[in-house]
Amino acid sequence: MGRLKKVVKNCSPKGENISLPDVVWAEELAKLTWGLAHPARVRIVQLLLHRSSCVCGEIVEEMPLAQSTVSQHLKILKETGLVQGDIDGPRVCYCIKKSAMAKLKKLIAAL
Amino acid sequence: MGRLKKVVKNCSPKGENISLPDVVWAEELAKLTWGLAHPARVRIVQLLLHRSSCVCGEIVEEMPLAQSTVSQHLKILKETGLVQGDIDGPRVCYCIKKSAMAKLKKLIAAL
DNA sequence: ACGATCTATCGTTAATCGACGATGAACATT
DNA sequence: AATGTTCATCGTCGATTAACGATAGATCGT
Repeated sequence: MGRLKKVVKNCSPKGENISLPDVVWAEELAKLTWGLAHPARVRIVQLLLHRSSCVCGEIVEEMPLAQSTVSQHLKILKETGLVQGDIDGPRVCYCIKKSAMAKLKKLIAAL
Repeated sequence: MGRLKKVVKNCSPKGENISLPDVVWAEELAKLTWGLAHPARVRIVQLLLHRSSCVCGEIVEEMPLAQSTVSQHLKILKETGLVQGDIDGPRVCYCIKKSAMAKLKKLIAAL
């Protein structure tokens, strides 16, 4: 006996299903976490947090990767909004975008 | 000439470079965030957090994806350690692994 | 023992990622 | 104007992801 045909509701007390805002929220979090979903990108973010800012070349020197590869990762980090690159003469100075970091921390903490 | 061949140290006051533990740390964080780096997986995690546990079929019903696809995502979540699946008769009951969630939150917060 | 249900796995396909070298664009210095 | 730096982009390659349907394994109820 025991099992009543379809026991779907004994988990959620009030049948609250994931609503639209939650979907948007999920996509936002997925995008941000995806930005960190590679060791190289995590290390870049760490670097930028330790030093307050960094030219691309410095980042490249700290990583065992080709310059073009690092540039790719930086592009991804920019796309996710976690990082910002300001042109400074012939170089590009990267720094963390604190707002995005804050959002990431908030979304993770709210999990 | 102005530029001394290699100006690497003007950012970091004491030449502190990323050490080995940091690398391990980066890989751990990358692995965990990679688990959440897809909207479907974020939603699954949300579901498991709202309800305390969930059979696979319930998860499938909440998602616009085929059962096999959901199963794949669950496999990934298990591999990252974020989720745990306990066999309960013919079904599998999934739940969040709190330790992994805590570690994720800790690592993110420590950024 | 049989049939139904639930889940994982297999095989496939299209798309994306990660890495690299090579090239190109922008700027500083000479 | 010419050269050298610095960085982004292009093209390529192999590996991985994401999605699906179909199939197989396990378990429950009859």
